[in-house]
Amino acid sequence: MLGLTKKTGYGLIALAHLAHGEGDRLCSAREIADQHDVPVSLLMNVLKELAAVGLVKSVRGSRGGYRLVGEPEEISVADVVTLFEGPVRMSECARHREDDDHVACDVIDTCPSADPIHRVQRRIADCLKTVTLAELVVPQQRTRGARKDEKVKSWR
Amino acid sequence: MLGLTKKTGYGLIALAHLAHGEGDRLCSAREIADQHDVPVSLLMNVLKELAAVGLVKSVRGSRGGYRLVGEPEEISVADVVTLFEGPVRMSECARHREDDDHVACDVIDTCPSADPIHRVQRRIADCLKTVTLAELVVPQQRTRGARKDEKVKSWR
DNA sequence: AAAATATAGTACTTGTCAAGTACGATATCA
DNA sequence: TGATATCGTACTTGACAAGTACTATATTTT
Repeated sequence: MLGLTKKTGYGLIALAHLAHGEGDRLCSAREIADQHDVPVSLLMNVLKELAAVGLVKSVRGSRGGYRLVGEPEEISVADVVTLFEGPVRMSECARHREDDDHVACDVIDTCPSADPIHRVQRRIADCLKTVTLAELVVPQQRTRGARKDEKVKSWR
Repeated sequence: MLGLTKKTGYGLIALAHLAHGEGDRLCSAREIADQHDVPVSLLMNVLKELAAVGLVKSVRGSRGGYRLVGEPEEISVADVVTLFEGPVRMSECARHREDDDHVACDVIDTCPSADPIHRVQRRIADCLKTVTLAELVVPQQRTRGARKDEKVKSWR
């Protein structure tokens, strides 16, 4: 369901790995790739993009590598997805226009152009905005205990 | 962001159109295609799939067409998305296995295989399960008034 | 009965993009 | 100086989304 690209997957893996690391230790692309069994060269490209956008800081040269820039709690999954999937790739709405960093469609709720998919995508984007990187790397044991007994039974 | 296919879009459009119609009136593929400006032949394929799955009922012959089967409130967008996007198209988890109609990964919450994308996709699927067809075809004017003043400001 | 309309089934084409690879340049450390 | 690692860019290739086409079948209308 829902084709998130491998690039997005690798990006999340890399970020999660960096978020795991203590403090500001540097991790090389090769190190991350080896530990998670992903093609090195592709992960390099992904990290380049993450660096270009400012989500990670790169240090060149021997003993170089990457380091997370912000706090895991501040980085939303939506940022990563948007980076790799591109901001928009859907049937064009006649009335939509692009703004600085987001798609503005001020009539999104009343859009008469019969594009239900607009609303769905908006819904998904909203959902992803609420998921932070921290939630992806939180120690699984603790998460499990908390989640299993609470209201998240819909996660079956 | 997030490549939902056109097919899904057309499927939602068709379902929304049928949900709009009064009672159990039949709508032909051509009628729907004309009104929403989508390629006829493609919409036909989409409707065929919707019929094969049982979301709509088809009536052949002259004056034939399609009719919604269930109640719009009972049809979740996730059903439609799953139908057209396929159930899974993501990096394979070593431990996941397929069941009758869903992917079972009982260790999804504790999966150590560093696949954050699993959680994200699960999150999206959950989100889509909560959106019904009824919400996509609700009279826009009313929705707007209600939504604008309430808690949905995150829909910016 | 025949013509018209509409779905059923299936198979095909084509352009785009995800996925992965490659390589020379640059920067840093030992 | 050599080893390591990122940077930038460009290329290949296989898969699939998007759309088309055609034949068969069913129902209504004339």
